[in-house]
Amino acid sequence: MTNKSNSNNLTKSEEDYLKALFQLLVEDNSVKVGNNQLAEYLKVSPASTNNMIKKLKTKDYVVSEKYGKLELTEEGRAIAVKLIRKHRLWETFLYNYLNFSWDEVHDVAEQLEHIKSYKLIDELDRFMDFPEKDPHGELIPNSKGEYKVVPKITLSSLEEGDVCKLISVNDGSVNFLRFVSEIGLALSSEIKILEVREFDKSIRIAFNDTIETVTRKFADNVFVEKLI
Amino acid sequence: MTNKSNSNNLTKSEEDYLKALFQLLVEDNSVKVGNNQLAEYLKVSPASTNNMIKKLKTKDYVVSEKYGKLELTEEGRAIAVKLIRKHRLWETFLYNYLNFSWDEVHDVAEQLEHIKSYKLIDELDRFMDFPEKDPHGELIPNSKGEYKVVPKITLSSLEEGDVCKLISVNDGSVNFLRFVSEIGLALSSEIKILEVREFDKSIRIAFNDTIETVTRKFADNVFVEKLI
DNA sequence: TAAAAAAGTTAGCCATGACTAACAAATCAA
DNA sequence: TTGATTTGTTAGTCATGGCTAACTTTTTTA
Ligand SMILES: [Mn+2]
Ligand SMILES: [Mn+2]
Ligand SMILES: [Mn+2]
Ligand SMILES: [Mn+2]
Repeated sequence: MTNKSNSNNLTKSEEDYLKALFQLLVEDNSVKVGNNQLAEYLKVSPASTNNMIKKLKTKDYVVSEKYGKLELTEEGRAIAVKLIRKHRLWETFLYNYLNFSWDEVHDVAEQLEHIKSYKLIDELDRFMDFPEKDPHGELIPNSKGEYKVVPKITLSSLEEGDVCKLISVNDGSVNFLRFVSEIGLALSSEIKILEVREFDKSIRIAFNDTIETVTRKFADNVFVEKLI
Repeated sequence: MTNKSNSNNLTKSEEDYLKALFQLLVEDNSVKVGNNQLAEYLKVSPASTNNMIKKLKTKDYVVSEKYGKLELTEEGRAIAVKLIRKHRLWETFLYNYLNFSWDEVHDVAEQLEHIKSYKLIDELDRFMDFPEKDPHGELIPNSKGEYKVVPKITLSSLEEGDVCKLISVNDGSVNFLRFVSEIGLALSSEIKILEVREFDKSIRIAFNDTIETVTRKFADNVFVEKLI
C-alpha cells in the first residue's frame, strides 16, 4: 500500500501542478524536468512553482533534491492520471453529445476535470460506453488508473519520402486545432512528407489530394504513426 | 442596460453568496434577510458575510444600508438565477443519465454549477430536451433567465383533513431525501393530513395505503399543492 | 578554469476568503 | 423607557497561491 489516506483532498492548484509535471515528465518524454521548466509550462513564476513543489514534497507526491530535478511518486502519478482520465472523458462527452467542436472542448474540460466525484466520472465513462480515445486522438486511462504511455512521434521528426498516419494532436491551442481542421487534416489522415526545408524546417506535405506547407512549430504538435 | 461588462468574472464564493441570498430572499419568501441569517445559511461567520456583502455592494450586485437588510440588484438576481439553472440542469442530468439517486445529485451539482461556459449549459439543456423540473420537483429557469418563482406551500402549513399533492422537496439534506424515499413518498404522491399534534407539531399523514408520523422539521421541507 | 548565463531559492508583498474577539447599533421585553 | 439580547461591524489573524526582487547554486561557454 502506497497511499496513506487517499482522501482526495487536493486543491485545484495542487492537481494542476501534478498534472503538468506528469505531462512534462511522461507525455513529452523529457529526460529531466526542472523548476523553471514547470513554471514556464504553467505560466506562473518560478517562485510559485518552487513554493508549490515544496508543499507537494511534504505531501509525498513529488520527490526532488535541492537544486535537483523533479520526479513524481507513484501516488503523484496516480493523481495526474486520474485528472487526465477526467479531462479526456469530459472532452469526449462535450464533443460527442453536446455539439462542441474539437477546438472548444479543452478549455471547458480544464474546469470539469477538477470536479470531485468518483461516481460521476465512472458513470460518464459507462454512459459513453467506455471510449478509448478523446477527440484529439489521445488514449483515455481506464477506471483502474491503467494508462499505456505510448511514446509519441511528431510529424516534425519524419524525413522526406516518409508516409504516416495522423494519430493525435496537441489539444492546448484553439488556433492550432482550427487550422488543422481548416486545411482538411483529421485523425487517421494519411500524410506524405514531400520536402523538409533546411533553412526554417518547414515541411511540405500531401494528404487527401491536398498539398500544404506547414511550419516546424505546427509539425511539433502533430503526432503520427510512421507507415513507410 | 443594467449590465456594465457582463464578463462573468465572479469567483465561486461570490456566486455562492449571491445564490444563497436569492434563495433566502425569494425562494423562502422571507420578508427581510439580514447579515447573520445569511451567515448561518452559508455556515460561515457573520464577519465573513459582512466582508463579502461589502464586496458585492461595490460590484453592484447587492444593495443595503449600514445595519439594514440585504437586497439583490437585477444583476445580482440574474446571476443567482443562472446558478440555479445550472444546478438543476446538472442534477437532472446526473439523475436521468448517470444513475445517480435523488439524494446523491445535489453535492455534485454544487460543484458543477460553477463551471463557466454558456455553450455547455445550453447544450446540456438541449441534450435533455429542455426539462422543466429537476429530480426534486423544482422548476428549471430557461436560458433567457426567465424563472417563475412560485410561492411554496409546506406540508407543515396544512391542517387536519387537508389533502395535498407532493410537488417538490428541499434537496439540501441527503438523510432527509433518503428518508422520504424510504417511507415510500415520491413526487406527485397524494397525502392526507390525518392529525396535527399540538405538543410537538408532528403530523400524521396517509399516502399510498401507508400511514406515517412525521416531525415538523420533516414537514417544513416538503412542498405541496393543496387539493382539498 | 573563470566569467557569464541559466536555473533554483528565498524573502517579502498582495488578494481572497476564511476565522475570532471586541465593539456598536438596533430591537425586544420587562 | 431602559436594560438585555440580538444583530451587525470592525480589527486583526491565518492559509492559499499568486507576484517581484534579490540572492545562490549549477551549468555553460569562452
Ligand atoms: Mn485537453
Ligand atoms: Mn484532448
Ligand atoms: Mn440541489
Ligand atoms: Mn434540486
